[in-house]
Amino acid sequence: MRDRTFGKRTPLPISAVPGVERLRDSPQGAKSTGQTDILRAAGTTRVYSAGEPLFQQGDPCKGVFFIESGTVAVRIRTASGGDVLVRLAEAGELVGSRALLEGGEANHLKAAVAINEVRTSFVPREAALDVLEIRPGVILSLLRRIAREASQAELMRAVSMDCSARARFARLLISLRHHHGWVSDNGDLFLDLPVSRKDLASSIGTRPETVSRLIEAFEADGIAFFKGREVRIPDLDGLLDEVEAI
Amino acid sequence: MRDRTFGKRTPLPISAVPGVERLRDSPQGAKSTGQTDILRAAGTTRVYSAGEPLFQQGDPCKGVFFIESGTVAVRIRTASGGDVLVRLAEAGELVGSRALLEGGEANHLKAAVAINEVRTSFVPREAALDVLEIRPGVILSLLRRIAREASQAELMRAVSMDCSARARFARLLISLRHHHGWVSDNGDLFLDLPVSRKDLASSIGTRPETVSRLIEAFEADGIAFFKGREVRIPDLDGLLDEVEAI
DNA sequence: ATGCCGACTTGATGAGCATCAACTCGGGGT
DNA sequence: ACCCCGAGTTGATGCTCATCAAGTCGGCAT
Repeated sequence: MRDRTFGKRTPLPISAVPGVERLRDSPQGAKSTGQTDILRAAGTTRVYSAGEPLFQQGDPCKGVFFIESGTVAVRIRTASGGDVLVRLAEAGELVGSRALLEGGEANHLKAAVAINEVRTSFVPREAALDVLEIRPGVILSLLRRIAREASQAELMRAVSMDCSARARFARLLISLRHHHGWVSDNGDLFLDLPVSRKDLASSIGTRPETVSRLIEAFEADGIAFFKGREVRIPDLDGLLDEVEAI
Repeated sequence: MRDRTFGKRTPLPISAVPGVERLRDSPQGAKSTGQTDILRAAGTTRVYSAGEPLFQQGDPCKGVFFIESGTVAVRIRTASGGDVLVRLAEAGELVGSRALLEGGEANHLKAAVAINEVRTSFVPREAALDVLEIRPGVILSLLRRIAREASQAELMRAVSMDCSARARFARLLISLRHHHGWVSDNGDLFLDLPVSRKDLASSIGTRPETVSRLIEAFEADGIAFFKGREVRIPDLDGLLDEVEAI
């Protein structure tokens, strides 16, 4: 990291922000308090296969999805025809919570698509509101969860805008390790990238060509090695150095 | 806008996202449903003078602030010593709510400082939770509010990362018009910038020098004219063109 | 006034990355 | 086997913006 002529900007910021990393990476829903389980229980299970949409941008919001297993890509379509990957929703997380909140007949601002086989519990809007009215504990738990996401998004925005594409890419890889990574026998960290380079690029606000070059650079620096969608990371600390701040 | 050789990137994105602009600009709290008024009523009023902090980064979260009048800057301190302006909280909005909800003894991730004379209603953590337990309606209203912010922050992140500093600056100016703008007799829009150029810069993820140059460019293009912290905008549509998408 | 200090501006330089274009690679279908 | 098409890569070019540096301006205290 020190042999590069990389950092022109100030080293980069947002220290003393405990929790950003943890917020993003902890499988929060998985160990949910049990309160939201009451809500989840009011739903019906459905399994989506890879590529199948849970809903499209513009669809009316009919309810909220709990992801039981699998990964869901949340995207937004741009004016120029491109897609921006807004986030990857993992097992335990919520998708479409907007349905509960914007009264009446709201439409989805984003599309949600299953990336692999995804099992969801779908709770219709009315059913969810019924539960929420009866059980203040549930709604408080839900509030905490959404508040956490809000806080995270706000921080991510500040952090992301103020650091290089290389640092953002490193951060992305790190954030994927919990749900898409494993450790090999000899201690190397492996990732199985859930999405295309184009998606990787859009999710960090850059272009596929740049991602290619970042990959090239990471390999040249011995930080990470890519073969298709598989990534080998011999030393996680090397990547953490790239981020330079949490 | 068409005589510039400005846009190298794709025109810019995130169309078909009704509401982003409205979310940011509507004085949501001002016309609050009345539900949250119940919560606000449980608080004690306090007036802060310009520059006075409501709380500092790292302080324990003791409660939530309703802003009755005035403007509060929410900042985060970076590793390199700089401050990033995360948002401006206006009359009717909430400050410190998220920290309140992260269970137990959380500390503030951000600092909140009064920019001008600010009147707040402070609701201690315990009192707030008491109210929330008794009144599901209040908490639902709170949930809506916070979820809206979350959705906004998520979109803002995606949008911001994918557009130029010039577009981000234009967007910032536009977003300031509701709480810091007025229309003169001859129809010009005027803004009174609430913060320094350094803050303007950090809030859009750029540097003060760049803000200076953007100002220069806007003046050269006849889009906006700056004198100190006062801005005159002869034609709002000119600015809206700069954003190229909401 | 005068001096001082921070906020702001202006200039020069080059790094980072978007863009356009051409290419290679890999998988699926006929 | 072949073609085909999209995904990914590589290369050349130059725009945007960060950085360093040297100013100017304005407010405030002495």
